[in-house]
Amino acid sequence: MKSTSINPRKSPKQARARVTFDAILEAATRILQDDGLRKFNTNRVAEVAGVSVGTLYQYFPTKEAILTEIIRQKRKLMLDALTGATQDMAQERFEETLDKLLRAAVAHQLRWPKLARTLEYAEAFLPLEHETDALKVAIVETVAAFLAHHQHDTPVQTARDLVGALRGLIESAGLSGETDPAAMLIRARKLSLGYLR
Amino acid sequence: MKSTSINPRKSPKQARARVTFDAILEAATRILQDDGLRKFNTNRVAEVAGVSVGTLYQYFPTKEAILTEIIRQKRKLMLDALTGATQDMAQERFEETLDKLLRAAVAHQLRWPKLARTLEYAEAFLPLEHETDALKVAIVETVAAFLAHHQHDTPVQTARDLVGALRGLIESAGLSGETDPAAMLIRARKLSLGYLR
DNA sequence: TAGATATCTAAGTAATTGCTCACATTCCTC
DNA sequence: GAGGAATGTGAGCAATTACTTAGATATCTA
Repeated sequence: MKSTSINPRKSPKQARARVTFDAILEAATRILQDDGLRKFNTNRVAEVAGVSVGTLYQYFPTKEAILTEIIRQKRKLMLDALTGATQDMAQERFEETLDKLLRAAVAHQLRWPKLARTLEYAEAFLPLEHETDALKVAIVETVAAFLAHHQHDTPVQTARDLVGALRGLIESAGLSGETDPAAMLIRARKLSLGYLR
Repeated sequence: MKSTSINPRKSPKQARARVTFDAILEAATRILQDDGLRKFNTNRVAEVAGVSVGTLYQYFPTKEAILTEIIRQKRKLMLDALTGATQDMAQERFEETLDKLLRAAVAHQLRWPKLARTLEYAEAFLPLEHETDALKVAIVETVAAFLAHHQHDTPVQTARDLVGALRGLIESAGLSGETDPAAMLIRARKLSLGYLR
């Protein structure tokens, strides 16, 4: 991987380095979750991670590189889940595959709504044309491919609409304290089927 | 109005003071819209507004007070529009009132999606229990009252779901470059009627 | 017009923050 | 266990930023 201003500076080779690398990401994640971008600074991340700032800068050339890596990991998880959900769509009924997609979306968005919101906002102000952007596009395209497979007329726009509306739905429920994925799934299904009818 | 750390410090009495006050809010709004919270600082706001920092601090005791005032104004506009949309609901068909609500929502969310997103994120990290919070609740309750009037079972939760999903829909469309309110209204209607069916 | 009041200026301060660097410690290899 | 490579430390610098204040200017009122 090319080392630019937002890509990791070097990859850990020894086991203890891997531990350090992960500790930094974990600390950063917790700060973003609890306090948002305002209190997210490299001195604090290093302190919470239990390492020195110097160590932090061995792995991440800038503060934004930490953010980018966290977003990249989360988006990757989501994309993989959606890809997995649609892999058997040729042999399944429409509602069956949709349910898998919705389960994945709910699972990823409902648990840490504050973190999810912070990352989405942060992403908007990160340097463009990078992997996180490509992942975001891939997510919409996975849904669009599913819609197209079922003869939908305008798969891309509809996929973007659906992804956006579902994000809004799950986020607002999550932020107002809801935690039950089953209850959320029912309403996500209602919203999706209603829009797609 | 009580002067706390987030309420305006004093109100302008002369005409030129009113001009200054508005210029500060306008400059702050433009910065938030173009560059987000990261570059939103009092020195820059004063510079863009064409006044000195000292002047800025005569009207706003803290940086957060500027943010709060902007959010308060925007939310107030939205709430008034929604209240206006539902005022004749007793004499109207369900779809008629809903359309008025959706028109208001689209008008307020589609024009400056970047600003809207920034304000929403900022609000989450502002001191709670304040007027902006009350306005947010009032917005959901206005929609809930409309749903209840038409015999909906769970008006509050459904209103929150709808408001969240619509925000997500309009925001994602706006951020990806769409600007046509008519096109947006059609999809917002589809989403709402689908969910409420 | 004089004094009082309202408004405005901008240099300056203390705190925060992104990041570097000179050096110390640990680990791997032979 | 010697030497080099990998990893870790933390004081500290330069830049940014929220906010103060001493004083200048403009407006109002009697």
